[in-house]
Amino acid sequence: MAKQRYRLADRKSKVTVSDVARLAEVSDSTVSRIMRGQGLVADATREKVMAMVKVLGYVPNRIAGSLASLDSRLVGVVIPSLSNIVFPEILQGINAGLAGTNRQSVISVTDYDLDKEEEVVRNLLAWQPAAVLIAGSVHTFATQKMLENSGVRVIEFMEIDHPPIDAAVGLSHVAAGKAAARHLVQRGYRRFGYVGYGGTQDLRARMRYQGLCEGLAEAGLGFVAESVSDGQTTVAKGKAQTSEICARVPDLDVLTFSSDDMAVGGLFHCMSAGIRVPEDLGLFGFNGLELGRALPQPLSTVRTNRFEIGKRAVEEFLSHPTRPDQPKIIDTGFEIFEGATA
Amino acid sequence: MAKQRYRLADRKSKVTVSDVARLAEVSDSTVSRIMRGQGLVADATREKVMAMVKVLGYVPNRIAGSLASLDSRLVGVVIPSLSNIVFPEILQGINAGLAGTNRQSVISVTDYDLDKEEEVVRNLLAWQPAAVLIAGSVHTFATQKMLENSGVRVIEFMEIDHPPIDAAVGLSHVAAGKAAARHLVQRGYRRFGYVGYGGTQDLRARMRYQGLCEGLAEAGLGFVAESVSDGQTTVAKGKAQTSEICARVPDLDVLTFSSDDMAVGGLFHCMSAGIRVPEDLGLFGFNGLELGRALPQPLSTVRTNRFEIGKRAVEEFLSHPTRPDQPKIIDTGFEIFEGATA
DNA sequence: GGTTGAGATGACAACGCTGTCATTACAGGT
DNA sequence: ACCTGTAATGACAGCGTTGTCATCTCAACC
Repeated sequence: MAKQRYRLADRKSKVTVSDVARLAEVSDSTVSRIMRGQGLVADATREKVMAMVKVLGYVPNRIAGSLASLDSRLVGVVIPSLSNIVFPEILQGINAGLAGTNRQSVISVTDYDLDKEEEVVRNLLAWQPAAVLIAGSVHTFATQKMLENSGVRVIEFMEIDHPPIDAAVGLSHVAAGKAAARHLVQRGYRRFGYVGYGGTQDLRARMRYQGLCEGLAEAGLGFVAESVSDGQTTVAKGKAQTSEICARVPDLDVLTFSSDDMAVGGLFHCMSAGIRVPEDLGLFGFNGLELGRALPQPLSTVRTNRFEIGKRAVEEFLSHPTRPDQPKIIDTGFEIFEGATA
Repeated sequence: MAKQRYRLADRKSKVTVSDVARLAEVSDSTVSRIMRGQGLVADATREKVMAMVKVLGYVPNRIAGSLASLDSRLVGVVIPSLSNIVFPEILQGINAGLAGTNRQSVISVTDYDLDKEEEVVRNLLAWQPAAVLIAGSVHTFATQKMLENSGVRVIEFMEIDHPPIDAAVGLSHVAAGKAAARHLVQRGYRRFGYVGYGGTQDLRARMRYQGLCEGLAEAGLGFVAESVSDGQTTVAKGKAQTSEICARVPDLDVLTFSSDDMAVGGLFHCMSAGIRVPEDLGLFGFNGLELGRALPQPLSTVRTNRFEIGKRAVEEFLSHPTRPDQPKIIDTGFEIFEGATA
């Protein structure tokens, strides 16, 4: 009686290349060649093998394949959040860019936590991805080191305000904030209020805030009042905070919001409270979400192109699978959208 | 001179267990035991090895690990879309359920295309996931077969109107539609209009429509007018279609929308057009999105719990890693939310 | 002093596939 | 008949881990 040594028992009757090969009376190599569609194979052989593949319901094991070929075909994607609609939009761009290639994205979420990001990056790298697309350019030292040492392409997306490890795709949030401030100053606004995110997590929101401040400072201005909160940005929060700041400082000209969601909430408050927009109070958002355009009065905001950012990030990797000599910056820009609220 | 046969050249100086083992003067086995934190290891050895891990920047290769242990620790997730906010919400629930386990989700998007779903599922299964969480219960025959034969747990989420392969987590969309219709009939509405999705892709929207029809039929009623469109549901579309249906059939009592986004668009149209809601026209959505609650007047709708659906789907898998004898149905329910629009 | 057993560690095949090289078959040219 | 070249296929090591079993050490016990 054969002594059943080692782990053969585990194989829960999975079908392997060898099974197909045996049934089709060819070698493993031939089946492998056929399955990945490269190398010379006679048509007759191919048909015979494919028939057996159908019969057995064979699905190649990409884990084994990746190990053998030293190519996982995986693209790691690291984003801070799924609840902020901008990230799913970027993911769509990434998926669009990846469509038709044989590469697969693996998405990880950090909840805006740099320590979690570190853990997530470590786990991702363990899967030997061909590239890592990661939101933002601020990471822990360890994360930075891991990404550098991984040797794979690291495309940082969303912002280009910091020097990238390898490449960055996005826009300058500081510049966007400054442009918004200039625009509003030019339209005659003088008493500015800020409603938005005030935590330490969303660094891009902070950079926009910084840009706004710089822009106002150019005109010798600054925020008269601010209402900030933590956690995720929602319409409800925008509404509540607008209500609060209006009660506290009734004579503001205009409110700038850290995001469109917040600004929409602000508009809802004004509607409820009978505040005329923009006559009594101007409202200005950030992002250019679909929602803002469909409002009874289109939201004035800064448009960014999230889909394009994702797509361009992928394209950069696909066109240059190895690291460039010089860090590369791809500016997808932004655009002041003159809606009807400011 | 050594004849450099085979693929050793490829190894772009990756650090492996053996490298760590050599430097720490222990065997590969010991390093492996330490890295995955199981098995007996002396503290001194552990420290020595971990020091070398740090020095070399060793990151275990999960591809090799998965192959050797026949466990990928991957959970495949298949969703139709990222642009519809409900799916990112479900993903959040899934991530929450997976947090703290050593499992990783791999997300694939089908664009509401059953053929693409088939391809996507094939690719997913190639990664030997421990489970597949897939939106909806309607698949191609081949997809169905692949999932069945995979032997892994298959949790279908969102809907429980069809008999599941293995388990289903969600709500009955037919029942939800019917409940909504009854509710509105009871509130005195008689001349119903439907605004929403009319394509063949989003089957759940169709089931809700069917439920609405059944509910109306009970009262001897039916839709007086309908305005349907294809593609993704957006606020802008809801606005445009509401405008259209109101112009075409001015004497409707109430509009039911296939989703909250659409309904919000409808409300925006009414605001712009001076139609009083709900006095002149009632509006009723579906989903209970955050957006609807923050409106100047809260949207009347059917609340579903997307986060919970995702979380429960994961929990079902985690608590029962192997298939149940009987297909299992987990009803997360729904709730009529009496807002201020109908 | 010898036995026992738990604690540590090591050796090595196996996981399922792919890259490389070797081999075979055979048409075409001389 | 012999060589050449190309198409088609096969053999097999190697990818970097992990599971299993074997081995070794040494304190505790009789």
